[in-house]
Amino acid sequence: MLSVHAPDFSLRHTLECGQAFRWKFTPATGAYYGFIAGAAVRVRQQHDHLAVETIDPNLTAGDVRRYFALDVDLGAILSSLDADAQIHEAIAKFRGLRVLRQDPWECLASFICSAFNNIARIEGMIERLSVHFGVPLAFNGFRGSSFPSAEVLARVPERRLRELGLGFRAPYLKRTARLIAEGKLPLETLRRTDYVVTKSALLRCDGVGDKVADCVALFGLEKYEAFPVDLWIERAMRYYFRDAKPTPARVHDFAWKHFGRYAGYAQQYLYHYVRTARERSESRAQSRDAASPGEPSAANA
DNA sequence: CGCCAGGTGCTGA
DNA sequence: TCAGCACATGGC
Repeated sequence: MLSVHAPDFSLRHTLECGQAFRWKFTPATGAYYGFIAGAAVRVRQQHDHLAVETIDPNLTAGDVRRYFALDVDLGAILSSLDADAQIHEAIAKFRGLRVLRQDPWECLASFICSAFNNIARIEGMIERLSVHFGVPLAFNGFRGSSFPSAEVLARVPERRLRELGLGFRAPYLKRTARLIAEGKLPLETLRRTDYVVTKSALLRCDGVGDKVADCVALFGLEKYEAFPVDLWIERAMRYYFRDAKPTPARVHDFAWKHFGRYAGYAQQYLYHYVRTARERSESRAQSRDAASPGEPSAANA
């Protein structure tokens, strides 16, 4: 068992904010099962420490620190973002949320699956890909499977991917897997490339547009300028834009000016904030009380 | 039971 | 550059 010092960190907010799709929560113990650096793990947070169980002798505390980005100065980043009332509230609510350093290939494949989709189904699709084409790993009463490599997925017939429910994303994933497997897009080297070059490289993949490229750059390649613009972020942007249409180009321009170099952190806090605000207001919609104050004008009839 | 979901690719102005 | 459309599927 590894014990990792994790100050200014929330395992829950980090794993449940929608940036990763494969962690499984067990209510009885408060532990999460998942994978870090290819090792099946069980993680619990105990105050300012992480208890990480694994049977993989190669997993180190450094791997865990790296995956959860515990080496970044979160306090300094959040201070630099805290520029208005909305982001201030999001930070207050989800303090400790950190942008993960996920495996770039799994991240890329996952967000290709995310297009025009919902999180529950994305999780199911990724789980089925793993069960069918990954390596099974039993651990401590938990049975999971590693996410399949690009080399493996490149050989899977498109029809098989459709059978797992990937829909129109099946050919996208297969073609991108082939591109990666053939070594035509070395993902690992993109960690050391700047944001603009990284993004244009990712855009060469089939099924990867502006938004997915930003997700991979942010969650898998440490590009903290990346600011993925999806439906929820467009809603959050109404707080700043009022009448102007929040197109991705305008949103990017605004985000870099308003939030600075770590705009990607602001993006994830805002994303989680507006999504959970929607869920709260829906769950009590029938009680017919006034709209929650401070919420962006997302709820229209 | 329609609506919606962490969009992308293609087409035509 | 940019609006308009088709695209598969299942949770809610």
